[in-house]
Amino acid sequence: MKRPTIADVARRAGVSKGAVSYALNGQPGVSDATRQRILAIAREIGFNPNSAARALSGATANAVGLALCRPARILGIEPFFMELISGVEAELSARSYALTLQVVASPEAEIAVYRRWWGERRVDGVLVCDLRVDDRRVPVLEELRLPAVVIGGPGHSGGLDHVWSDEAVALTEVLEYLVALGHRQIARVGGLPGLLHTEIRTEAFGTVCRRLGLDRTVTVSSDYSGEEGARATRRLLSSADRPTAIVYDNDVMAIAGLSVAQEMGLAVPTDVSIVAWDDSPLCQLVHPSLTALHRDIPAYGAHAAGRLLAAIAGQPLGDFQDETAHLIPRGSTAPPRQP
Amino acid sequence: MKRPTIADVARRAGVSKGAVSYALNGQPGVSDATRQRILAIAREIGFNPNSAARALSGATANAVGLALCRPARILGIEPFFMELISGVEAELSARSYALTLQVVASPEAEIAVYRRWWGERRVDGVLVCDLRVDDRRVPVLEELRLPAVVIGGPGHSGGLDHVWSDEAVALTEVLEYLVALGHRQIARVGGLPGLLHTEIRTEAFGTVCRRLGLDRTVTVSSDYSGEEGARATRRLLSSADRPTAIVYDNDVMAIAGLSVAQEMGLAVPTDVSIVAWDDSPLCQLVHPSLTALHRDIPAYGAHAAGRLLAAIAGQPLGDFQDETAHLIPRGSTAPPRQP
DNA sequence: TCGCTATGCTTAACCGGGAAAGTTCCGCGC
DNA sequence: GCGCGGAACTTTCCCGGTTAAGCATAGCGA
Repeated sequence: MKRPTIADVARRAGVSKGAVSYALNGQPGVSDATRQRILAIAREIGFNPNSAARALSGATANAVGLALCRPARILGIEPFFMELISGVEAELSARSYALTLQVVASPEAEIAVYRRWWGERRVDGVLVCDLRVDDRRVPVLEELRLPAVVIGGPGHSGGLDHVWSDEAVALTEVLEYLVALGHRQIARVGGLPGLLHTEIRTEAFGTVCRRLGLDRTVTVSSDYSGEEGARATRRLLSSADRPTAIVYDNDVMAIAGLSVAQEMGLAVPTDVSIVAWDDSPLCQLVHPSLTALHRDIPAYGAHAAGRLLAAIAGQPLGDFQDETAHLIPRGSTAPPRQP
Repeated sequence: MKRPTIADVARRAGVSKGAVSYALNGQPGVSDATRQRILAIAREIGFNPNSAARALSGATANAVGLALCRPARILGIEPFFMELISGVEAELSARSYALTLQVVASPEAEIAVYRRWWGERRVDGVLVCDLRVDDRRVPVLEELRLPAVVIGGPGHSGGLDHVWSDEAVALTEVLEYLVALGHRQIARVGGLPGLLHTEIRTEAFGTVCRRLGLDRTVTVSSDYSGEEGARATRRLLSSADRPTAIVYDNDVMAIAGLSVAQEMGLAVPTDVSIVAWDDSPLCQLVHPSLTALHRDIPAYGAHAAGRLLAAIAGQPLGDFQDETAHLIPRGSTAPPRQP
């Protein structure tokens, strides 16, 4: 089956292809009657402008890129990314933009992908995930002048727009809640060190614990995987002064932690309370259901995509603070057992 | 920063752009010395051919499309898709193909996306997920002659290539195992009716149960979500002749089922055994860990992508039967309690 | 009646590659 | 010394859109 081109539409309508272009793009230069006729013919023969030709002349690819640097196992199990992508997609497809996805093995590979996309003009802009402290991707994107929106922050995103949510405030809500329940020994199983939001949480954890007068607090680093979450939990629960509450940096590790506690014969929440960061449906599927920090991740992605499209259109919008995650108490938290 | 074009390379090398094109594409027509010089210059100034220009002249977009028709919530929580995408990506990026992703709301919207992609020449081919009985997408893709590989089958994929795995054999392994343990009352919580693999499993479940002489068997339909899995489990476990084992069509529902059983005061596996179909890391994170049907999903995606690239290159390969899922017994299955 | 402008279109150049066709130039055989 | 073949390039056209520039025609005021 032959793909209809603008010339086919023009021939049928008995006009030049220039006129068709004006008519289809809502430009002045054709009478209303002609425009309607052209639109009808285009619809009738199912004409869609060749994106390559359009990109070549118009200099806009009508696509944005997303490179993810996480191993397949973690990408699969972390609901965060898929939910984010859904939200991004919703915004993009409403404006007929395509999403080009690439999974990469390292930050270097990611930078190479950006350079390639830029050189190939394959995308008009990119969304950057997993912002790191002094992220090497930022200066490259600035040098290339490739429109970009960083998901994460604040800070360390250079001159790039970013969309962020206040991790410190969310963590404060969790800790104040746990302290109000009577907990004094609170541990945290953190995500990958080096990721900005991990560092922000680690610092906030220290600050808030000091302010609340908690001294026996500890943060253990992990990599967001269930295995690591389980190992960290085992270590914490085997120590002499066992924490009475553990906050996990994602839901997968929290579920692993719950499982370890049950394995070790500890009751949740009586012996140990558990809080998850990011509230996927998984948190409600386990028993007891997990108290979690909830936020609307598809909306987060949609906001980022919207800002990126604005940045591509040449409107530098500055930073955008998204909704702060809020605590949803469920069955995994309770006052600690009295000694 | 200006994007280098083939003309920039040509100017620097003191040759015509035709020569550069020959040199970069490994065509004869330039001396080896010139070729090396051109390659060095291209590398030095970071030249990447504009994908739009290449697509326009060469008629290949160097991209494949994947449209997913599932709500955000389910996409997020189902590790299947992300793992599949990882595998697809691995194969594509090794051959410098891009993946264009789109989340759609309905099969009609998905068909519209295929038509648009085809008209826009945005992709060279597509991967089709969630094959249905008498799938309406198949004739459209055949009419458009858009290269496609269906993930799922066998059957109902018309003349399109497909990659499939034998669901019936896998289900047989599960049922024979459960019967060997002594179970006679086995229930199944199925996925979305209408999806081909759901129907294949439902039919196989009936056939195998009859062959094994099980009469009190039942299949409940669901939608793959945890909520539905939980509801179905509640109904099954509340009935007069409660099953002693339940097979779930995915891991999310299995985890929900496990949680419901515990909620209802039933011990797993003593009171009820649980088997999950598709073994994501989640299955090992819950307590007890879930007996599951395991297969290498990234590999499944990689095979599909590989076949699609072959189809795009014009080599019709026919169908490909991927590895059959195999059972990994864990803590959630045991002989039923003697009455 | 003449010129001026606005309208509605056509023409042609351009984007950046690929590739067919054309052009040098060199070596070689006769 | 001439014709021939082929290597090594160059020239040119093409892909399918967008868009600046050009060009009739109509309408209108002076």
